[in-house]
Amino acid sequence: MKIATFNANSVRARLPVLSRWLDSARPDILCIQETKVENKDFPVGAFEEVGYHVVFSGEKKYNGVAVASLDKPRSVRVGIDDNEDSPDEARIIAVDINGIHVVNTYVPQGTDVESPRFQYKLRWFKRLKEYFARHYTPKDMLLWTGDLNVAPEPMDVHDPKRLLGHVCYHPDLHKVFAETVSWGFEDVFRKHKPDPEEYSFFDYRVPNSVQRKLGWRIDHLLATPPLAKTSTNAWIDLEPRGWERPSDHTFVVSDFDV
DNA sequence: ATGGTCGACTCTCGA
Repeated sequence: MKIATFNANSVRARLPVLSRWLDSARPDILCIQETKVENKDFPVGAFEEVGYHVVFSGEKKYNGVAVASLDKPRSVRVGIDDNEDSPDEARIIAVDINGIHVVNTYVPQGTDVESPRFQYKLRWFKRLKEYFARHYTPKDMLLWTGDLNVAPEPMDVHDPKRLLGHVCYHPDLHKVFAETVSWGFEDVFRKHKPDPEEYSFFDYRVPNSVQRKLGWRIDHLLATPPLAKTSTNAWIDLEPRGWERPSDHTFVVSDFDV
């Protein structure tokens, strides 16, 4: 089973890349973030044309998540079901596909460490830990994936000294992220790619960022032990960066022997 | 080099 994650930065603008990649890579499951489209306008037909089911939860202009899959999900859950001000329905969608539970998240970026949005981001990871505990156990076959907007380790950024303190590479963030991961997740990607310079995001404001290796690893595939144990490979697919209109993000992919 | 480029949509914001 092949599972992948991709921040599309508009699912409609990225349809040529998405159709082509699904058609050739044939993942069992593709999790998408930043679809930037309301549900009524989601391009369902483009996914069906290449043989995929697709479920989604979006809003106008910002955010938005979707899951494309060869097999139809048995169940779909949208938003965080706690008592906080917003369920953030356009940032989290959870599915059960053939007994594999997948939680696809677009974690708030944070904007600036001085912004209330950064505190909201930190709280998001705490809410997520409770969310996992409410709906799953670490013994489940569970994958937490998506654009998590966190580079966990020094090797996950191209310049750890200069970037320390950035909203995606910050000690407070690392603390809450580690706390959520400690609920029961393993980094499936790092298990197979222990070497540096494996990045999932290249800011397209930085000229030739791919060639100069000026990237970040902020898109992740994290699995509970029973699922992580079955993973056989993981890699970054740079195809969206080679396209005519390049995307900031890459596909992050993993194979599971299930 | 504290810039740069996208995307959605309103004339600006988020990333």
